[in-house]
Amino acid sequence: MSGTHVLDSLLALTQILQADQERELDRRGLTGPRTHLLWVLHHGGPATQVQLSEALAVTPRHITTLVDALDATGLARRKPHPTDRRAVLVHLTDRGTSLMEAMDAEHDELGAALVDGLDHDTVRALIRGLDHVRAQLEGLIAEHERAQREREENP
Amino acid sequence: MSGTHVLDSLLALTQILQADQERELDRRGLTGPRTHLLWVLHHGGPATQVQLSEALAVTPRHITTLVDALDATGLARRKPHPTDRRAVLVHLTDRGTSLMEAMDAEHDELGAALVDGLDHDTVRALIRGLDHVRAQLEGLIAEHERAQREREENP
DNA sequence: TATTGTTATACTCTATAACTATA
DNA sequence: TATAGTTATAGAGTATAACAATA
Repeated sequence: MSGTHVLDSLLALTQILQADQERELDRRGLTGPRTHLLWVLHHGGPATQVQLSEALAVTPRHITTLVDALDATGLARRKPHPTDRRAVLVHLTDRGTSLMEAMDAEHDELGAALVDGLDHDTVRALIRGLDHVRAQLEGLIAEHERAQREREENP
Repeated sequence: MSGTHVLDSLLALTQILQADQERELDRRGLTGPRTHLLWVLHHGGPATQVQLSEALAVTPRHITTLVDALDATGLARRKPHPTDRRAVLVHLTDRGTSLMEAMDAEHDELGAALVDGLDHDTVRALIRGLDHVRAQLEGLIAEHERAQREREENP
């Protein structure tokens, strides 16, 4: 009973959170994947497109598209890789950097606002509960994957 | 500090949950929006395309595309509206119905598994925390929208 | 005149396959 | 021969605008 309640709360919250994030991105003319790429550059420094494709878990081909769009809007640029002439290094422009700084600050503000008014013990319990749920979920997924592999190996 | 921790836990959990859901849908040859549409039909009964476009918050045009795909895979069908000859009623086929029953059962199982091992008090605190976070978020959004309207009305 | 659904067009996310230039 | 990135093509989610049939 209450398990379903937790799951439904979580899903509802997820949906509201995402809708809000998307509105904020929209206001700035950004999309989720492009912002993710900017975030990776902001927190990891300049990177090749292959590195970005691993970080975002998408194909290198798609990174080309995303970087093209960010270049067109002046948030990121390509420059030649200093030692490998096949590769490029993608880096933030000044505008890209200050955008990411503003978004990081907003993220911290949002985090603080969400738990404002909750006593310390409830926050602790909330974090503990979320960690537990995550561990359970990861256990389930590992189990699914094991079952999947077995199904593939046997008739 | 711990507010950011809560937000980050929430976002990480969201991501894992979604990736898992998407894998399950993929296994069945479904996509998120199409499944959402099936879910609305399962829990609300046959509906016109305009009603579906309101329920999913997408354009009526896009509902045409989604229903076409579900019709092609035999999960939903159109039939004439009994009283309004402009409209159609979209309804689940038998296959669509049993698919949604199976997915509802899986959803309940997942909910139960997520809190398995947590004592009752922690589950209560978790639910209370999630409700609080959601209320805070909705308050923030309402405030943003108010500020937005003011910005639009004034120079 | 307003509403229901569809044709036409376009943008974005995403993938695979084939190709070029370099290692 | 393997790797970095791009051209070509395609499916899916999404939108707007224009239009037909019916209310």
